[in-house]
Amino acid sequence: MGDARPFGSLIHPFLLHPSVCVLPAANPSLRKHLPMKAPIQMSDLERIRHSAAHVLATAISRIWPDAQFAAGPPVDTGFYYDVELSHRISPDDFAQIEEEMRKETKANYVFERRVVSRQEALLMAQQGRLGALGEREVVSKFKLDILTNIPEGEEISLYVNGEFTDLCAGPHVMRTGNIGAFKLTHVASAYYKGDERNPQLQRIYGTAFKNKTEMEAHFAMLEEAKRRDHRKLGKEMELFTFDEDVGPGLPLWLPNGTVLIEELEKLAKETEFAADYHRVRTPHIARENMYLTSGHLPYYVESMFPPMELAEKNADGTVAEISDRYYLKAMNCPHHHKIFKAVPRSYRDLPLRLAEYGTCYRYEQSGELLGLMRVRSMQMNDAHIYCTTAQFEAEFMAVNEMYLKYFKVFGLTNYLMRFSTHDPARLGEKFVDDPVLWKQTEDMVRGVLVKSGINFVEVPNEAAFYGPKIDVQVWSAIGKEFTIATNQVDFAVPARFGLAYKDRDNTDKTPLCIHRAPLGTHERFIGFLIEHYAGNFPLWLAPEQVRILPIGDEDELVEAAVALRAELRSHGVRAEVDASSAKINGKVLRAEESKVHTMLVLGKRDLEGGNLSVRVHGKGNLGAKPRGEVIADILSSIQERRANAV
RNA sequence: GCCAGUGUAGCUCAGGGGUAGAGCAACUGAUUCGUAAUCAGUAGGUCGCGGGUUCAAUUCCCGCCACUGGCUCCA
Repeated sequence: MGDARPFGSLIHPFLLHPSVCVLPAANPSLRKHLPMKAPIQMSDLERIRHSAAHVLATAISRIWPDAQFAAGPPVDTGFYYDVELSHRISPDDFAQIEEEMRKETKANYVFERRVVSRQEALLMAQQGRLGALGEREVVSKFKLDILTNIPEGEEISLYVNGEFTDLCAGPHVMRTGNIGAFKLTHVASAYYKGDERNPQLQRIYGTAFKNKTEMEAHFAMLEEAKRRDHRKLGKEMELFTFDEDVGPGLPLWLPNGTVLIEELEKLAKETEFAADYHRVRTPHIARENMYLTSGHLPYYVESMFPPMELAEKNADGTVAEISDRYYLKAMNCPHHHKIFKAVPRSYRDLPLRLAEYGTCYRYEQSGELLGLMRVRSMQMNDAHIYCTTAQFEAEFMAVNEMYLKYFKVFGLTNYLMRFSTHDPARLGEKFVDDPVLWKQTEDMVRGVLVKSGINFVEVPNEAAFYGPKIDVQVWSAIGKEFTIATNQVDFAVPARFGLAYKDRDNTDKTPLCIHRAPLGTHERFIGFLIEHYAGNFPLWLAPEQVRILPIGDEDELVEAAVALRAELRSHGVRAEVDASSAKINGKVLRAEESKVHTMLVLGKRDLEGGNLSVRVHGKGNLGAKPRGEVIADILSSIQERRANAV
């Protein structure tokens, strides 16, 4: 184990640093978007958590002295430490580990910082003394690896708490007793340095706070987040389901969920029609040859479902040869390119905007699937805009404005625009080798963002192979980050497809292409909306918009309820009648539970006065109002897609 | 795909080597109630699937499938 570089290439830049504790101070969620920077200070809470990670390592070392520690940084909701250990740590072990941790915090040791020479640190690693209670027979192998990657001339520091010594740049709290409250939460696994070629380590997660009150508030918040989880609400509200026989990652949309889909499509179609898009429809499959042209084969083949093979058969029924292969489409662009190509194009046709809610299939790895947020079949709010270089900026800008318009409709404010650019060092490898076009398009995109006054982060080396892109990042209820919308420049693939238009000077030119999906895919967007609204959709989106609750079941009342339902439905309102024998309290309860947006209570008193008693989900009884007024309010709220209806 | 955990009625969950139980929902009947649970009755499960150990498996063991938490990856 003397090899200084026992592991694969270094992937995560933060991990290159002497201590993974050193992170840029900012919203932790943004960190992954930032390039590595010099050490920046941690917030007080992060110091507490990072210190708790050391105390966790101390406790584990006491119980399992052969533990090999890798990295132990603070994260958004707490901290973790990666450890290699023959014992498989399970939640059953947490009580024992926490007990050891408590001894350390009670002892109130000082976190003592020691600057050492590179040579001294290397010697200690060889003696197994880093991330350990003392000298061991084994080398502190991960610490040694981290150490050897610290750039020459940089200060090397150790932190000592009690008997435990760790390689770390800090910072920490003054004493172990400053960690007011902590709790281990779960155990997971992670590859060393995030590289699947490296060994898998056990990642022990915990959280820590200044005091117990704050920690309890944190756990209460988590409970609240779980209530918003789209998987839970999706089941309760009968929006979608999965079935083993259909297959993992292949959602079945129930009637209530389909309402959401169709309302979104209506919104998209209206918006795109107004913006001069043309709608197209394309098949879900295509021949192998198209994906060879597009370059998806072989580069994207891992993410595609295996092909359907058509075979010539011998007389005895055995396969003579594969005569054709069809693939399920993983994206719509090639089909759209073919539509562009189907007709001779002139510069007068540009910009040409082709839109389709196209269904794509991607063979995501099984462990990556997550409710609606990560699926294998998805309906994408896709469009491809073919334009000239001169038209590009205006087109890209218009797409961006479309995003913002949508976000306003949904009251979406907590998002991050991520501008992904290329890495000049990887031209011709990861990125199309055309430095001039890269610079030109990236400048244009950056210009659009600056001009729009939108906050964004720029991330190099994240672009698509065919051009720069903007992704819109949002966070799910349980804190996971997702791309909800995307706007990409493509200056490479149109040429591969031989796309051309006749320019003013009678020469053939290749168009630029913008791939855009402001509403992402139905699956992810709706998954996100469910959590965003906690299932309490505005009236225009609500699967059941109105439920009429007659008080009692006398003929007169029931007839009035049925007539009201018919009238509402004639205006396209999704209205139902609760004709059950339950009492009015029970009917109200059930309607509230199923998150019906508007409840219209109809009793004798209302009937006589020509009124309806309005109750809105979550807002309680709003009192009796004239029947005509109530209906008009409902219709205009839907029509205007009001955020807070009635 | 990898590591770990979980899988009992439509839902939420008890139970446990001697072949299962509650609440809610469903169904039937009664009730005629003004804004978060009217009452009674009925029905509902090859305890994820397959194999093994055992006189006996839903319970123990193995394999598979699905889901959950992560890692890797992404709309």
